[in-house]
Amino acid sequence: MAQDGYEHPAIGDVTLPEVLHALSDPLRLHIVATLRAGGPRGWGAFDAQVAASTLSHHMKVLRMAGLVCNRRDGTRCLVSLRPEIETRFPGLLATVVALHQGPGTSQGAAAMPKA
Amino acid sequence: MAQDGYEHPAIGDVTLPEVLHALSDPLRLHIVATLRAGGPRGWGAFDAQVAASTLSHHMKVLRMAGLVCNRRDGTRCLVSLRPEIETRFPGLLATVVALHQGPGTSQGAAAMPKA
DNA sequence: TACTATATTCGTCGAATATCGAACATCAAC
DNA sequence: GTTGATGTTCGATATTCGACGAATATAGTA
Repeated sequence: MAQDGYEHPAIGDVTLPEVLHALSDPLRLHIVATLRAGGPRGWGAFDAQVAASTLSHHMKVLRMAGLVCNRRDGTRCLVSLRPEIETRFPGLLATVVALHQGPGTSQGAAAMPKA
Repeated sequence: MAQDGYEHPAIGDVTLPEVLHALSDPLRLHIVATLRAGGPRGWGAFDAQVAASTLSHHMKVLRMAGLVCNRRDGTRCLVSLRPEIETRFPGLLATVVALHQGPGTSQGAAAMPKA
């Protein structure tokens, strides 16, 4: 965990292209979708088939895009979605995650493919 | 215009990360937003401050992501949004474009920031 | 045919990204 | 203090991205 605190950008500084880019990676999209489906969790919760350092890198991308926040929990580090992202870009996460999961796994998102 | 026809992927082959990546560039986002606000148009309609070859490159990215289609019109090449993208990823474009344009320029999209 | 307008393709460049392994930092437990 | 668990940072490498200029292709016009 390196330093004491994590660097989180002010939600107002986050740009839309930045967020879209963060979501344009399959693994990061999977992480965000997983977080939406449940609460905060440690790194191990995402059965990512990549090295720990790679996963750490993707987490930083998500964090710097204002999508997630990290919190220390003993020796682990819990991740969770940043609620403010909904205020900053209303409906975006709901739409993207719903489309990612497909029609069968919808969770009350903004758009609902019927075919 | 190179060859007679343009290469357009089948809409079913387009993936969500691919589309999000195509939208994660400011210029491409601007192009898509402009196209949504009006009909088909030539390259010159987007007052892009980049070289023609660069613009052509971005057009190809958008085309390969299934977002736009190109059509020959004499010596020009008209671009327009692919309607099928709405079937493939319902609500995505509306949400993203609305968020890109901001609260003041809303055009009946999915989400409407009020602050 | 030659010339112009418009867009594409090619080759190249520098910057950013993705990935890994190794070393390091932090906390909890022994 | 040592050890183990959990992430982070660093260095190296390979790939992708965005940009440009130059050369090319096509349609229309002189």
